[in-house]
Amino acid sequence: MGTNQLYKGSLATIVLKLLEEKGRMYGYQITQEVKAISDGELVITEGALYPMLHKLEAQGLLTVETEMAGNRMRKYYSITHDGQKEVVYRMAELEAFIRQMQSLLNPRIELA
Amino acid sequence: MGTNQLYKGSLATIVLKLLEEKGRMYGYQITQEVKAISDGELVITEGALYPMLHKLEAQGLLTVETEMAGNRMRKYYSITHDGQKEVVYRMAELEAFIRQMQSLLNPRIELA
DNA sequence: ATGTTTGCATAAAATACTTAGGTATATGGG
DNA sequence: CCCATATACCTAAGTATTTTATGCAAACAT
Repeated sequence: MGTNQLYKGSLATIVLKLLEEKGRMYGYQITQEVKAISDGELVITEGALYPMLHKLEAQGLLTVETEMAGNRMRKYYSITHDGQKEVVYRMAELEAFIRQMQSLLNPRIELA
Repeated sequence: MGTNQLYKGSLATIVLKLLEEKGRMYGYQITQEVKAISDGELVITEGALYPMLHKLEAQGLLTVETEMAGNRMRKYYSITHDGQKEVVYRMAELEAFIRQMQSLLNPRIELA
């Protein structure tokens, strides 16, 4: 994901939220969509993505449907009910993270 | 650092920026300061902090001065010139990260 | 005296990701 | 026809970062 260390830990959040919005996506599509939205800045490698999809499925946050597009396999992932609850939690975490980083790094108040 | 995955990758940024602001701090002081600023939400473990301080020093971003407080050792870290350049870079990265996450996760525009 | 806080440190394990492969189909250019 | 590129899945070894679990020692409060 580029050279920016900060993206570490954000992959599951990105995948879950994207699937919540788009309803249904397959792995390769996720990599392309993220690249497009970020103007090529955020590149999700397949070596990170596929294991993450399998993990989220194992955790019951995603479900899979395998379909054939012509002669090629596609595995469409959808978010489950548990996954939707997880999205709410993850988004709250993201907001908390951003707030904490801002208060840490743009300190307005001097402490005693 | 709590249960929030998103803090992964942010430790160096936090340490560098804090030292840029405060001028001079020792390790234990950094852990307490961060805990205080974040109302106990962000706890930096010593097992993560000390290796990171050593690494940043080895990279020439920090310098150390060992002093005795009574009979106890304290190792005060300060930011170097290279460290200050790194802070500028890291803060730009943080802003880029936040912007990307917002455009990814609060999408206003539908893509083709 | 004993437990907690201060203050340093390292080492093993877990976690997350990168890098580097592997397989196979589809497609466009030369 | 051939070959590079794109599509589409996958795993395994290596690297980086952090957690967890220790260890040592001085200071301080009960």
